Amino acid sequence: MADEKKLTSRAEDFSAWYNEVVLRAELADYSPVRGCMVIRPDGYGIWERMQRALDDMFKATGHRNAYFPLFIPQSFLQKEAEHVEGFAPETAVVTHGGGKELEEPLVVRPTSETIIYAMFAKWVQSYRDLPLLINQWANVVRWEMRTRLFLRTLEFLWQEGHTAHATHDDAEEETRKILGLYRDFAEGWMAMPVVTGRKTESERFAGALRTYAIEAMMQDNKALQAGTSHNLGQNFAKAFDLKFQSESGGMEYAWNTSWGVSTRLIGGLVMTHGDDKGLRVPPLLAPTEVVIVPIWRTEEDRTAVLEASARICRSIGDWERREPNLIRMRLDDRENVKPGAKYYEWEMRGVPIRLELGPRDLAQNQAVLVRRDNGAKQPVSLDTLGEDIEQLLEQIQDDMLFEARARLDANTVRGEITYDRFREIMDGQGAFVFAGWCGNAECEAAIKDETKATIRVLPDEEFRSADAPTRCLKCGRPAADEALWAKAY
RNA sequence: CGGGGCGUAGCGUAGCCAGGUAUCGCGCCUGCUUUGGGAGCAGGAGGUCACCGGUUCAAAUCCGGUCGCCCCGACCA
Repeated sequence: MADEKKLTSRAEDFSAWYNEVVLRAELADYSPVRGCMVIRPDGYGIWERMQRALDDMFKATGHRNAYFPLFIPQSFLQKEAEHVEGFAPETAVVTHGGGKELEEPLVVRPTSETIIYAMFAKWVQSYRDLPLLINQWANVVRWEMRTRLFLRTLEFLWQEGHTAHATHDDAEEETRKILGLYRDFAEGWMAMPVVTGRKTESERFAGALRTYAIEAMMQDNKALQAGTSHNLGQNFAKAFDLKFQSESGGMEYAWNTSWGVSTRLIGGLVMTHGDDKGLRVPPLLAPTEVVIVPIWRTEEDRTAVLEASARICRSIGDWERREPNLIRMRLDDRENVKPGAKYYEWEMRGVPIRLELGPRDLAQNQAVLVRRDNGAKQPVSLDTLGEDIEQLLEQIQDDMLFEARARLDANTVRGEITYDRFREIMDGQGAFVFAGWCGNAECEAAIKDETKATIRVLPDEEFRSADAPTRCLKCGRPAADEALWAKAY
């Protein structure tokens, strides 16, 4: 009986474990439509927290939200040669409306560059209109062959930022600024350490000059591209005639950037922090930070414990946390469910702190706090409960990042490495391997063929090895750059 | 789209080779007793056995086809 309730262990079958956690923690469900996903309230609650945090960060850096249509005229997508080539194979196309065949098919947006820059062209006349800093929260559709809950679904929710600038340097600065913002979010809110850097030509966004990304390590040592930021150059400005009159009076094409993160982050969160008991959600993103499990034996105990629980919820708790200094707290007052069963259930759902309250505690004016991340228990006085919980939540947030970073470091390989050794690693448990690259796409492709590992990024300065690699991992010629290699989702 | 596996109650499954009343566990409902790590007893509800066709007195089971899902590849946030 107990066995049936146990999860598949992560070590045994990571994929099966991941699916089980997502489904049993009720984050999402399969929909009747192939490849689409239903995000349930528990999963959406995490997304809402992510949205709020990111939205605040975007606004603090001068961006504003707007909304553009779901449908894009097919011809729009075709105006940028590389863009259409990149996205045409995975678009869904509407050919009929109102019972009639449409004159021009409408593409369900796979991304909104085209429609947004078509509008930008109408809004920008002068350098005084720049920079134009817009963000959109939306759903997009990409007809992927193979899907996976949260990580790759036909439809997904995301945020896509689109900006226009007067100069290349301004656009580049924006692209880098957002990459840094994504990194801060991943590490500060998700407790998910990342490596930042530039994508190679083969992984560059279709239509971009340069693509930057944050890459996180999952618990099977595979990389997850968790966010991208593109310097689009003038490619789309030229395609959509997005021009402005400069200070000196001439007409110039604007410089664009686009950047996005999606509900994929929820998958990343699960694969970064989940354990064999289920989900672990970092406090800042947890829809419920504290769950109170009351314990009683007699009728008087029950009354007293429930009363005390309600009092705690009223004084320091707020389910929605409209008040920033109140704690998102839930009371699990279900009868006929024993405390032990409740423990397992909330552990599966990843609530960061469990507050146990029973007659023995009440007699001592205390409660027992149990951490989800490491299982540590500690009694705390009811008089200082609010402060103690706040402090513990911060501690958990920090510890989760620390733990994830330790795992990333432990599974990172640096220094001179033979190709045989590299293959051994990729055939085995995998790793983030920092190694030299000659800069040739042939070497990159050959390695992908032979090992399934790809260059995730050419890492930013901060992540480079102290001793720069001297030779290409594959061909042994002098290294033009240092690359981060890993198998990826 | 290639290779492999699987479709039986909300979930997980037995039965299929050797055709004959639909199996078990979890969950759900009712009642009583329980409640500091997955409660016990009693009673109960819930099924076009993925779909279509064929063979047969009789099909979850045999045969042909279709659809869907999962895993591994190719593609990708």
